[in-house]
Amino acid sequence: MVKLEPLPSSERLYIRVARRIADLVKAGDVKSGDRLPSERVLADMLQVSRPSIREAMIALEVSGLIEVRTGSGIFVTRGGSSISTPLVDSGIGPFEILEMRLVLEPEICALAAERISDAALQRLSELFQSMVELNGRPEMEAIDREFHTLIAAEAENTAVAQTVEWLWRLRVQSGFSRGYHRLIVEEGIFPTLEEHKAILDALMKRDPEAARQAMTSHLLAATESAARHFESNPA
Amino acid sequence: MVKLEPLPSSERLYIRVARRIADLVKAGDVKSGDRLPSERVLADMLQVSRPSIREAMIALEVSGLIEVRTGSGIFVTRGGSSISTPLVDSGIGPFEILEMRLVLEPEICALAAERISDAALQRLSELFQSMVELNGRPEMEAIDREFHTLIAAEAENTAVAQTVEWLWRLRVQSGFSRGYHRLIVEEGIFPTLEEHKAILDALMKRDPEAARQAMTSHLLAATESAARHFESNPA
DNA sequence: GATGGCAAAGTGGCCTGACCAATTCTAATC
DNA sequence: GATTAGAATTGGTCAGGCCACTTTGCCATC
Repeated sequence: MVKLEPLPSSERLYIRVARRIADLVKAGDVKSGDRLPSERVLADMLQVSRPSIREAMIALEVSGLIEVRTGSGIFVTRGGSSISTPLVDSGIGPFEILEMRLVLEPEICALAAERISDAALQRLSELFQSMVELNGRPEMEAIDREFHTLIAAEAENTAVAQTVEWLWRLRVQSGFSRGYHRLIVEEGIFPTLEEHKAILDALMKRDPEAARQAMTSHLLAATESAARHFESNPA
Repeated sequence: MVKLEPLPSSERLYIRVARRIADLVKAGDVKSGDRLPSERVLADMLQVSRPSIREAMIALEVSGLIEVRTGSGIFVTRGGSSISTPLVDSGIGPFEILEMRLVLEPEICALAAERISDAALQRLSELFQSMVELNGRPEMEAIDREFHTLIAAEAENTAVAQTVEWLWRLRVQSGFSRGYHRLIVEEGIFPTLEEHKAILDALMKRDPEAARQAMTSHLLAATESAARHFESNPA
């Protein structure tokens, strides 16, 4: 019984269109943050109907490659492609995310200690300063996020970096943040200033082992803190 | 300057539709493998136009929740939702994938050693048997894949499991497989029978430390093997 | 009665053309 | 020069239509 692929003759149109657009981005013809031609123009250029263009755009949007702004245009997402976070509730909870981060980020941090650039170290210092200043305010979460994703990026492994970003998106999306904000605001918990400092120091010394340990401590503390919180505020 | 979310009422229509459909699936009203009502019927039921239904379907398709069969209908994907691997070439290479697996899978394997079910152990044994029988044939890759993803699933952490599956999809998608098959076929390298055996044994003993080490050795060996291969066959 | 082929019904694939709502641009006005 | 009202642009959605593919079931054939 032979089994041969039936010659990919006519893949669905929206997929072919999406690929063409994606190629444009990859080839650098349109850069991150750029605006694409309007749907009508694209339809004309590719000789397909507008609905087909729209379908392709939706596919690319779900894939995280582009971003649609009503009335304004379609833009290439800053940061490029990544693991897409589907519409569907992933069913991934806060503790699963933390458990995964606990395996992933210490090693990433150790890798980053060896590979990190001076510019990135500089940026991390600034972020830490912002943390000190904002201490306890909800804006901290965004800073925290950039802190961790930047470290992941400096590990110079795209797969790793994208996964860390994906985890943060899941976290934000999955109701964790609301609870977390309450934790910060109501209980006045100042999460992890010293812990972040320890991570930063280890990276500056380019000491992988210290970086690994600092990150581990940080995430363990975060896990405990989250546990305490969800105890008193059952989801 | 207040900044308040503009009342989420008018999210884009296709997203609301997609969520409704996704809820149907999650609620179990339609089960895995079932056929959804036709686009025209859905449009009528939800009181939206068919293009909107189509857009929602494409979003769900890209998200991996449904599967569209031309002329036949729309079916709920067996195996449910996961991180989708989009149309876009991720640009993630084989060594990045291996590096990440090296970070992730040993810990996963250790977790799995404590949490794995008897049924899963049984299945792993069968898979190993298949490996022994198929030794050296290209079909092994599929077996290998199920072996690793099953272990990840038994770690009982959805985020982790989805990431491992995502990594395999990336691997298959990114031209690694072709080279890998050549490696198997031409060079007659029988990858990792003993290594898989060691992993299996450790899991059966439910020994986390041994499991971690076995997985580490396995992935280190795989990395070396891949390195040798790409040396002689520069991509 | 079983088998094979063919036509009709159902389904997704794609298109045309239109109107609405949000955004952005432009030009007149102060 | 800054403000502002209106026009142009852009995405959002709808309606209805035609085509190609699958499935189904009837019917002629063996």
